[in-house]
Amino acid sequence: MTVKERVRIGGRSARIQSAVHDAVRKLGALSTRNQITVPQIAAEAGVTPSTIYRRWGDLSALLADVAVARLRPIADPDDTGAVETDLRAFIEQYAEEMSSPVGQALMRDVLSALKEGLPSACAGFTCDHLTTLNARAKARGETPFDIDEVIDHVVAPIIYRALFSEQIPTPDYCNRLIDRIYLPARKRRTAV
Amino acid sequence: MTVKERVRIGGRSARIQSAVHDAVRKLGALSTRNQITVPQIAAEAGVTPSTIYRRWGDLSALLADVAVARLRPIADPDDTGAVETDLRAFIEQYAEEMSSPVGQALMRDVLSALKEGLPSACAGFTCDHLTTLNARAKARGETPFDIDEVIDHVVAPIIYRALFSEQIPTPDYCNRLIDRIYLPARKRRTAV
DNA sequence: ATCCTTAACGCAAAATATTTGCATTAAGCT
DNA sequence: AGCTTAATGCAAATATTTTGCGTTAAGGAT
Repeated sequence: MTVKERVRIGGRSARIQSAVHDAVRKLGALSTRNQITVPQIAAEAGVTPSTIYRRWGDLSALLADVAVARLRPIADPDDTGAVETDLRAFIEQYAEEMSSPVGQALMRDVLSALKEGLPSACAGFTCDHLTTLNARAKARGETPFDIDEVIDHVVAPIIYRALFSEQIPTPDYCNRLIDRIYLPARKRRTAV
Repeated sequence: MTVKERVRIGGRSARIQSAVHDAVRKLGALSTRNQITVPQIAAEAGVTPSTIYRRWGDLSALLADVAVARLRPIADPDDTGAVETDLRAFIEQYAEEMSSPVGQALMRDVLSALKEGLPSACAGFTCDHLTTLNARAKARGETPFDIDEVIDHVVAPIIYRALFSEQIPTPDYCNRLIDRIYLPARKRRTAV
């Protein structure tokens, strides 16, 4: 009587999950973000609506589940050879993704769900990437940056602008944000 | 044949809008943020559901409308006599409001709506308050702060944490964020 | 003050979406 | 291979959203 796995992972269950996710992505791509319904998704995925309701609860929970899966990183950020350029390259790509219409919609889907923990999971993805960059830095003998500082003063402004204003952050803007992380240290070092 | 006002403002229309808003606030307060429906709101407000659908479109649009109305400032921030303390007092209260369960729910309601412009309107409220503080500063002969800098490095981190992490920003944390606005200028002045 | 136009509403039927009971399928384990 | 039961399909029941149409009442004009 093992009480280990109480949820089914393989076979049909996984096939349905994949089909439903694919259907959401396909329907979300066209039909510019309006009027997507559970019966529509079910038909596209070749599944009964009741299956979706039982597994995900409601539309917003399903959209959030798909959004988190799409926001989950599939690869480590590029290795440019040095921490600072690693960080600049990562942030530039991150800002572009999150400010795009798709990225904005994914964030809204995650935030709209009543499920607790999904938004913090997404923040965790970003934190993981920054930790990876720092691990590389340490392996190279470089001094790592302060992750919380980058989140507060580089990531947060980018996300705030993406969510609450219409303007997209330019690469130049991103670099100015990162300057605030690196320039003070340099000034202090050269001044003292 | 005047084409001035094409939307009705007074009388019954206003009464219904008020009753519906009140119903949303009342139902939103209890029933901890789950399972609130349009028919429920209609019954509480003493209106037909079809009225709500025709006026607001769907539930998320109604919730967003109510949320923006609640986020709209009703009074100017407190006047403490000096810009820096004005800013610290305002930010502390702002952080507390936005990080509270109610504040988080209001932000999610605004972001969840498909209506364009509502999130930027809310960002505008914050900007207006900061502009008010700066106007006071100028009237006093003080040097105003950089509004964009405060939004990027004080407001944005607070909102990012409220939305994407579970931790609430302490007053101490808020003050450290504001220190980054004021301390560099002081150091530069005293150093050079 | 009264009339006119029409935006906004109420009502009820229709269309659509969601929930639920029950039979069936197939994972995961022994 | 057999057993247990989570997960699904189907269809009925329930709830919701949409829509047509008659009625009410703002806002303006006479």
